[in-house]
Amino acid sequence: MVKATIDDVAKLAGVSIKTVSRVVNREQNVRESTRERVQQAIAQLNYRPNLSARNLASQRSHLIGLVYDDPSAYEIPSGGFIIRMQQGVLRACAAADYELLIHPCNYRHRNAGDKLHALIDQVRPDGIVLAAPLSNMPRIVNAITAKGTPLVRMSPGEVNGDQYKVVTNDREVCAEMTRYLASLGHRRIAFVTGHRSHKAIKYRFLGYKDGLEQSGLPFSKDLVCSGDNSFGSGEACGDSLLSLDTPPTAVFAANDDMAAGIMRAADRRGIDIPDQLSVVGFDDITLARQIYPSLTTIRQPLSNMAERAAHALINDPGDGSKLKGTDVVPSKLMIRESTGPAPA
Amino acid sequence: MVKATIDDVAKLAGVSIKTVSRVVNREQNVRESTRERVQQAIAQLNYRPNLSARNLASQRSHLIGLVYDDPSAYEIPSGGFIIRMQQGVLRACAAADYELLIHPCNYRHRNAGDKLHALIDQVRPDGIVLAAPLSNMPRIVNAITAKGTPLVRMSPGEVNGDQYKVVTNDREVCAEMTRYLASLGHRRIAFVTGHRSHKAIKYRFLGYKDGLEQSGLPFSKDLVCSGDNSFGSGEACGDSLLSLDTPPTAVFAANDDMAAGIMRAADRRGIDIPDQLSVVGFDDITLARQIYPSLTTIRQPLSNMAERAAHALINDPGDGSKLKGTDVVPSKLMIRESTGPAPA
DNA sequence: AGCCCGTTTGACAGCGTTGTCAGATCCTTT
DNA sequence: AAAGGATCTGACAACGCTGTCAAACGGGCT
Repeated sequence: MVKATIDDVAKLAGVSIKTVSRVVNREQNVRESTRERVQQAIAQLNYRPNLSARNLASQRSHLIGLVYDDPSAYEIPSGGFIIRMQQGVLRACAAADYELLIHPCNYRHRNAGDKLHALIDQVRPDGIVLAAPLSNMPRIVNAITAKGTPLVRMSPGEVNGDQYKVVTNDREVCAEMTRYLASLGHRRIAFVTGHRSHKAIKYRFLGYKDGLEQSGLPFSKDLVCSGDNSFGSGEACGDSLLSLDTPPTAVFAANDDMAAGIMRAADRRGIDIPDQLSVVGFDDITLARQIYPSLTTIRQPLSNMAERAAHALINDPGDGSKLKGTDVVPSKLMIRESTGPAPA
Repeated sequence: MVKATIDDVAKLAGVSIKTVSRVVNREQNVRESTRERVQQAIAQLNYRPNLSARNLASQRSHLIGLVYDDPSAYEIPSGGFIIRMQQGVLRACAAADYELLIHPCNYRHRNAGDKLHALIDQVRPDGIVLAAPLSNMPRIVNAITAKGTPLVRMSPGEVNGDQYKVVTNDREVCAEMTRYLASLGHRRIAFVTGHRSHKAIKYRFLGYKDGLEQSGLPFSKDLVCSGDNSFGSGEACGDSLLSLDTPPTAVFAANDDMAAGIMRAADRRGIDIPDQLSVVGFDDITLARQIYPSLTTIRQPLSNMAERAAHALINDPGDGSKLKGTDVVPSKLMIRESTGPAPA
């Protein structure tokens, strides 16, 4: 069974290959009757244009690259995020007959930029969706833009002018979460920060402070503990916060992994959640719904964000005119069992 | 900054483009001095062959497709698996300068086969790694083989002759786990089965029976409960098993999600794990290490399996001579805190 | 020197598309 | 009926590489 080419279709429809090409690419100025004839031939032969030939001739690859930090380098389960982003990009791709190429990139390697160049030169994706934290690294961003490949960053913060980026409202939603805790009567609300290199984490911390202020609560350095995004560091912070003379009644962790670590630390000390301690996280990883009690947290619309990013790339006319500005997709609170009224 | 082509390299090195091609493709019969000259020119111009042109001319795409069931269709966190498989395939790809294209495929859609054909016709990957449960579906497998695309299945069971497949020893390792529980003194060991359509689950159940027999324990239907792989169904099975007149002292769930559900059911009843009940799962998802107590389970070498699968595809000489037989990669027990001696 | 044979190299024709541009066709309008 | 302009169509040259095949080269023999 040999594959039908554009020539076969042209012959069957009695037109030139150029006309077939026009129909396939939905170009203007093809008579309706001709278009139909060609479309029938396409259907009959089950013709599908060869991507490579197309790419070679047109410089469009119908391929989107998703570039993210190599999860194996972490011990944290970033897998959930990556999958959700992939799903979003895939939705956009499916809608436009694009395919998705994934490209983990370990920024700790000296040749990370080279590898990216290889991807760009060899495959020539029509665009690249760059996930955090890579999207905040000038070295990585520049490696891509230097080649002129359209790029959408999924992260807050500026790196390179007014390139289009898709972000979520970390700061605002964290303020909201803090106010929610305050509304439950908590007056000593601790915060566990994460890895400094993650820009988003910084915004989460600022949001926490905003929330305290908006609720008329004082900020205290003693109630801030530095983690590194890992479960283990959450456990450690939990231990240290819970052994304070007047421990907090609520802890807000900058991500769910650390929140889970805090819960474990509390569990070990026989501290009941949520009766004695409320714990909240950020991310809504799968674990959040599965631990007991289930975790109140914040869900980022990762898959939507990624979809929007890919969509922009796919629909960019080529001059980058659509690839400007910032698209803010709001996150939302997921209230579950790990939060309750402050203990009397 | 315009991209260097093979012509530029040829000119700079003072050879024909064909010779450059030979060097790039590591072909025989190039004089050492010529090879060096060409390689210098390549380095100097930072030349990288255009994948599309290569594919068009050679019919090799240097692309591997990873096809798996669309995780969004499940409510279970299959994300972890997919990421691990992706990592494995990516390792193999990186080693051979291949790129990876991912292609979720919802087999519940009537046009799933069509979508696969589109992938194959348009992109022409050099091979496809097919993940369970798709790898057990003749409709899907045939859709791929009909096009003559090399395929490696990651799943037990026969579908299509002696195609190469990479599997793990579900049955043997489950027998081992069962014997381990028996060795702790458990005599009433329950089993929670999963979704029937998953072949692997069937083998896990058989392994459980083997293990009972090898330990001289009787098999009892009353100690078997049918779940559907989900956390919720594990919870339900936990409830029903724990309300038996003489409840089991150990429960073996066919996957970790269900094991977590069982633990939750036990927790609600105030049953202590592992003192009163041992629980084990299968898969070693991230959750397994994070719940409290951490879960004894079985870890599949998913990423190794996927790497081997991709490696076979990449190194197949084209006649399929390497793509025969079965590659068994053993799983291993991860003993953690959820198991202990049977209560007196 | 002449011959043979294995090694090394290059010319050239594809691979299946799209872009360019000129030619053919169809309406309007006069 | 002719002219003019928009609309449609096709011939042909790219795109950057590999495969084929023939030519050139380089020893080791007579």
